[in-house]
Amino acid sequence: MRYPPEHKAKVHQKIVKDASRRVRAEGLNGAAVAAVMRDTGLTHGGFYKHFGNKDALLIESLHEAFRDIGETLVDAAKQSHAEEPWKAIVKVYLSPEYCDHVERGCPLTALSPELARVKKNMKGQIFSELVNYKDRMVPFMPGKRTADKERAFFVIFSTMVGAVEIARMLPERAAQESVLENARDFLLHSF
Amino acid sequence: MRYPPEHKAKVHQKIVKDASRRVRAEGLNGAAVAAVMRDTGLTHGGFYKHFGNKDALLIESLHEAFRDIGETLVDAAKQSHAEEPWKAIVKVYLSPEYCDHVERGCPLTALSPELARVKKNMKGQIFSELVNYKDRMVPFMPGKRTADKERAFFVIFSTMVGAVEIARMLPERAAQESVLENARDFLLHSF
DNA sequence: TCAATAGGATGATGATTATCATCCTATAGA
DNA sequence: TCTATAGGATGATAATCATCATCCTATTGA
Repeated sequence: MRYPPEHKAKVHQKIVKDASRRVRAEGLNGAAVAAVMRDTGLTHGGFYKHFGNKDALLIESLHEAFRDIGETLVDAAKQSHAEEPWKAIVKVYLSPEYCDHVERGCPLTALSPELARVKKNMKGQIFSELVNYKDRMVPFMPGKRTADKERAFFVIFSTMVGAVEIARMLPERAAQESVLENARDFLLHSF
Repeated sequence: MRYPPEHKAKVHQKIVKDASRRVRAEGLNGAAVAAVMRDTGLTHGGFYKHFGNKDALLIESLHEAFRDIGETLVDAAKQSHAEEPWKAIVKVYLSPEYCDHVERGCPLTALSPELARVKKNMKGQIFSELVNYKDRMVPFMPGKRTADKERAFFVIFSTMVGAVEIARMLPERAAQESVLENARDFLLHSF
């Protein structure tokens, strides 16, 4: 074999990470094969040594995106010693930093409408990513029973997703921050 | 002249309406020139007799989309005799009917992340559509002063936008309705 | 040291698009 | 009835893509 044992797996993961950033930053069509490979430092030709087709990359990069932000939010929740963990999640999600960095943020804010339109054959996998994400968040949500926590998840994330999306359409930083702060205060006082 | 006086204006408007539906249903790239013209019953060739370029059509079709849903929501607010007008808006926005019909719905739920990514030269016009939309809604929002109503607008629309987007990602009708109902009850009891 | 080979590069193909140049034709106005 | 012309149709071009076939080469394992 030409390359060290785990070489291929590493390159594969790098492609996926680069694609997960690009797909969040530029949308489902923004992650063109040639562009992603260029990000990774390769040319477009080798792509099909790593993925059956472009949809496979999309699925993997969405998985990586949900994993990425999921980890960030779980960490925030776990490090919230004094306050309730869901409040830490809200503060991170609605922070100007995460609003600025689409490419490291939540795929829901970056892609929801596009995800709702994907071809039928991908819907199932996207849905299961969403369910996974929800299941990782629910334990930290406010409420007594799991059903309450689930309801809280949907309401809290709806508000956060919408707020970040609207903020991202605004040209002025001050207005962005005001929308985020607004949503944050509203949520923090609602549960 | 070949056609009756107002012929061109009528065709122009029909193209814009068709494009505004298609752009909401299929995204910014879904509204391909040939596809939109076919919707209108024409071929792609005549397009440039009506629009300077595709961006011009995009701007006009977004304007039409905001106008369309804006009118629907204003009508709902005005016909809400007994209850507060903002509640009527929430009920229409979060109804399963509007969740089903992306092509007649709010461009924010259909396109926010894509709108946040448009080329700089279109940002200004999109922003002013958003401001217009907000200004039409604010009078119906809860709150004493205009500043309160504005804050309410951003929070209420954030929640509604996120809820409809998340609902649209779900494969089962029951789950969709549950997310919508959830958000609706939350908002109706929060002001 | 050397050959076998898998990862990667080059280049081609066929779709899909935006954009135009050019041609066609039905009707307004004489 | 006839003709000028604007709206619309046809067809071409260049760009961007996904996908592959083919070629190249560095490294592993002997």
